[in-house]
Amino acid sequence: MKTEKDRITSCDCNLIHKETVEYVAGKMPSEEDLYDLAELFKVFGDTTRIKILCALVEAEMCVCDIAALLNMTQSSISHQLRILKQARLVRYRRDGKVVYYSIDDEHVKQIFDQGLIHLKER
Amino acid sequence: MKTEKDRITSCDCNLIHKETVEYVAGKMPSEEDLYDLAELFKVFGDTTRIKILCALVEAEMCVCDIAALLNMTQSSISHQLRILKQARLVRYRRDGKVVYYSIDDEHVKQIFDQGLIHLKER
DNA sequence: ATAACATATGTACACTTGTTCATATGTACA
DNA sequence: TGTACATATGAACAAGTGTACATATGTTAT
Repeated sequence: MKTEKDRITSCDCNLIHKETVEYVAGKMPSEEDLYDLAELFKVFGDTTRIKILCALVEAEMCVCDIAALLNMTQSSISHQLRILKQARLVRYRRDGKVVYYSIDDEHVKQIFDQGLIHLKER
Repeated sequence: MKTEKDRITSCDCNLIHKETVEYVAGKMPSEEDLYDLAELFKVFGDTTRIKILCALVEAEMCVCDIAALLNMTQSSISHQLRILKQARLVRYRRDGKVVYYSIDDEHVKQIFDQGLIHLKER
């Protein structure tokens, strides 16, 4: 006869608040949503990308502008813009040789502001 | 006589929207804030930590509960809780042998919700 | 067509990170 | 004091990541 404890294999502890675990298990977002959420925050979790996004919140800019602003290689900025593009956080438009990037999501600023509020409250 | 272009050394492009760059430079948050913000999102940028936080939003839980819920090692959960603790995202209280963790910041849920909204809008 | 220039991309490398295993710490109870 | 148990931590390793260099692509103008 199998008990609940038998089924939960990877916890080597004996004390489990079974009801709490089951309650929370029922409340959790889907595995896919949790994965996607982590992927999104992973994109935010780099200083260069944060800077790029903060800059684009203020103005539309070309790759060269951003590289100059952040004092970084055109190549690295371009690589990071690719990641931001894939995450649908920025969009671009081409004007001759120049490619202009801008923010593609109004929530970016709100998410950043919430993050800054957390930091300010120590 | 030095020009603006001379001072910006790491951009090998010739076209720079000087005014835009200077305007945005004046609007950017401090280097420290940007760094801290990236560090915060780096903490969110892992599936295990996201899951732990989502779980703790629902209920206070002990390490063992979380390990059972996520079907993971007690050790790895403990390591991740340490990171969350350092980021002031969770707090803990000891009751005998058991250590109970809970959310230490009301903004966590709001930040997650904003993230999920971004994902839902494709 | 060719040169000049803005941007994109492939590759390589140093560095970071999450997990596991082994073990230490801390608490309760006999 | 000794045992059992919940949690914390150190070390090691595989896997992932950001940057720079070299080069390709795409656009304009001569």
